[in-house]
Amino acid sequence: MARGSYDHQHIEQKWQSHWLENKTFKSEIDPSKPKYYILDMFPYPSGDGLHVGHPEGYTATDIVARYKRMQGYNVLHPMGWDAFGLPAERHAVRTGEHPAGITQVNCDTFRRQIQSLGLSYDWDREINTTDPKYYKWTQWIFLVLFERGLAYQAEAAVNWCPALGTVLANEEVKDGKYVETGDPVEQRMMTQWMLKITAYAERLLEDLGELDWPEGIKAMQREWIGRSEGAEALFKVDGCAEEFTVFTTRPDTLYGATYCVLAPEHPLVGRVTTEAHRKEVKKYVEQAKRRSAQERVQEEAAKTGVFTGAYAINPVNQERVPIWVADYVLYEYGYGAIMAVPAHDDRDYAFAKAHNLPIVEVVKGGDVDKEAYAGDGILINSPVINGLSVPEAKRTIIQWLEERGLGKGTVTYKLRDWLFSRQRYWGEPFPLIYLEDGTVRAVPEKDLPVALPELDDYRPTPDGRPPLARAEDWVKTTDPETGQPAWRETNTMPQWAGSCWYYLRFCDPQNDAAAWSKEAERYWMPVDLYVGGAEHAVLHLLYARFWHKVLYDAGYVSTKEPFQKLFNQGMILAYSYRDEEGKYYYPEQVEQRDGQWVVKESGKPVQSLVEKMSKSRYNVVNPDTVVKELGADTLRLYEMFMGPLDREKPWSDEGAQGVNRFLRRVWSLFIGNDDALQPHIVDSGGDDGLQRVLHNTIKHVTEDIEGLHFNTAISRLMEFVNAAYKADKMDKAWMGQFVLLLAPFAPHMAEELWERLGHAGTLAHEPWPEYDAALLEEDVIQLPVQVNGKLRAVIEAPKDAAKDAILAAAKDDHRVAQYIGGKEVVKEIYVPGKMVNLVVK
RNA sequence: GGGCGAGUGGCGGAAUUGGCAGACGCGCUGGAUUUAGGAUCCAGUGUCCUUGUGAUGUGCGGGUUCAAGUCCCGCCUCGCCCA
Repeated sequence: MARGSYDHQHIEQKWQSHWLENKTFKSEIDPSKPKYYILDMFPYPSGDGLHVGHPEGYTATDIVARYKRMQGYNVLHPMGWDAFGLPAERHAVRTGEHPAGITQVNCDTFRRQIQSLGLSYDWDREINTTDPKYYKWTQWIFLVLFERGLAYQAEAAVNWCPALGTVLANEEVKDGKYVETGDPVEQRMMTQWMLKITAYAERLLEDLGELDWPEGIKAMQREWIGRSEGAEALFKVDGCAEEFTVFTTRPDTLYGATYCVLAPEHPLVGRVTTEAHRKEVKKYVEQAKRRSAQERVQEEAAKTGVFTGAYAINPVNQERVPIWVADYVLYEYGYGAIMAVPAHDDRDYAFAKAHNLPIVEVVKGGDVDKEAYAGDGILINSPVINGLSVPEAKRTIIQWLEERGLGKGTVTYKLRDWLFSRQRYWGEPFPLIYLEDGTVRAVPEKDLPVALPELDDYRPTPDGRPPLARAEDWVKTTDPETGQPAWRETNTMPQWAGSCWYYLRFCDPQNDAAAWSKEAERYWMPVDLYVGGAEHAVLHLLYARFWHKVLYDAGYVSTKEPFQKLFNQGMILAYSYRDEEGKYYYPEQVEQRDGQWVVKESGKPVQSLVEKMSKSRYNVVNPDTVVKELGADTLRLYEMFMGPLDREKPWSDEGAQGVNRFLRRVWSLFIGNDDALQPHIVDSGGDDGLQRVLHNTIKHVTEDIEGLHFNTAISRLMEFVNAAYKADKMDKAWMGQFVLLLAPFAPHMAEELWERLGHAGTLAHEPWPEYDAALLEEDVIQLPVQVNGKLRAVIEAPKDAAKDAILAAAKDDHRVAQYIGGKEVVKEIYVPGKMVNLVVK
């Protein structure tokens, strides 16, 4: 390393040690200062270590944290580990080692890697969800839910994943597969712990309104909650005492109901089916069990179903309509029974066509010979509501039903209760015991945590019980109240549990007497800015909001919502190279020849793609390598410079080099070959032009950080450096201001330069530069002149010249004169300070 | 099918309320320097042509306006979510 050149390794180690040793970023409650809580979605510390996607969000929050600190805020910026989870458990099953071991190793790796990026976390607040001191309070919150009647056991059709040997939440299953691994999932009836999130459906929906979140994420949550207004109507079964309730969003179409459908699981199926149809119905019900809910409601799926032989009475017109069993009706949704209106519902239409059921039009506007019509229109064939529009008809018929006790207006939600137990080892044990008579008792708070028992083997028991059942001594216990024999719950909580409240623990992470103190919660909450991937749009964010609202109701937190502002960073992708056979090549194995990518050795053409990073695509970029070769400042700066934070963008090694070149240019601007401050940095008397550029830079960098537009903020810093290279002399004070602007983005270099400018200690708490508006503008401005909307000249004019003077000067310009010569100027437009347009004829 | 978002040079991307399209960076070209360059510095770089005081240009086709990447109408393509 040549004397005086930019030695990123030395500088970065020096300042990272300085920050750690001096606890530069330690934050404590200080009522005299405004607080700012900025949080990253904490990672699952996987064995692969950090990938370049992690530093993207972390750098963004770090920039804001450092910026806010310089603005005088008391910043809470913590990091921790969401460390329960399947990979560690699989490792334990394979090796017989306790998962805590590998978890510890992985956390250490993550911490080392994160610290190597120079992120300004308060490491005294580090937490780990697998630490008994942490999960003690996860269990405590579960008991809050339990005691408020929000946790219950139910025999439910659950998503069973045979490959994992556990059940999954609805949210974790898509298209019949586990979203993480793609393993198939099947339906099974099991007794499980459920959390009554549906009790909060309305509030989870309503309170979205006040949040500063991306509209897309709010829309996804609204859709997931799936509120629908409609009515329930009572159908009597013809010829017997049975009756059933249907839910419909279209009570206005009751007169068009030509048949009813019961879900295969509906208890009435067995009771109403006639002898003649019993065999067929039974067979169908068996079949339906094997199809997942997702398969059953697919629009393209064949509309299967069988007739029960029974008829129902339509409550509005007393007509007999056949009762069918079909699996496109789900038992879990509504009442598991529908009235079918083929004329005005696509699925009912397809079913009616397939099974030759009548179609009766009751809303005008479509052509029911061709397809169902779901739009608005005038009601027909419906004596009570004829002539009304759809919304009017809905109101009227609901009132009509209510008056006669045949139904009522009602609201349903798509949201289901949250399946909360998993048949795994590496999760929080439930703080519950069962007595001999089946009574469920909460473990008293003083006995928490219920710690995970040691096991020799982490697999489920041979008879299919969860791994915890192997710890017989642990399972067998006594009821602390009565001394009776008791048995512990052997399911564990899902991974979501720990992440549902970690943001609260960060407020008061060492507290042994409570999950958090009221004082800490009141001072730090809510989270002012929460940054993470959009993949958590519904799951984590909905679960955490739910728990938070329960804690609010119980008086443990003071805000209705946990995360005031949310931002989703986009994924970092990478170029990959694939030949016709689908074989991938490393970037260094290929090159471009005449615009075509080929394998260097063989000349075989390959396709250049932009894809997610993965080992199998040979396109993974390792942050450790980048930090070692180019430095953490380069990695941070490049990830922020690539493009808007919320967008997907491809990694490019050349782009990273370019940013590194910029940093080296910054360095040489300050430090000469003699390793001393450059002589062009003077105590006073710098070039005025550069001062103006500086104030422009301050203005724009400040605005861009506020808007999280880091890519343009960095381009502004680059513009300043380009301008500085053209200047002869630069004031030391200005250069200090520039260093402060650079600090949130490239903190190591900024600290080093700050020190070399003669300041002692860290710049972390130096006041953020402010610009002088008077210095921003030049006295003489460049003014574009258009003729008929086309640019013809650029003239110079005093900044505050009068309109007449400007127009005269514009017309005077010889290039402009050529275009207006001999023509009549019909309109003259002057946008002050911006441009001139002369319209000629 | 419905909802949301996006489409700008060879590439990543800039462009308040409509007001100089292409900031900044990569790549490329030329030059300087160097034993060397995959280092550094300087200059150039949307496209086209007859190289000009030129024409044209932000997915496609219309429209509004003195002026449209930006606003309106109709399409096309891609991404995500829901069905």
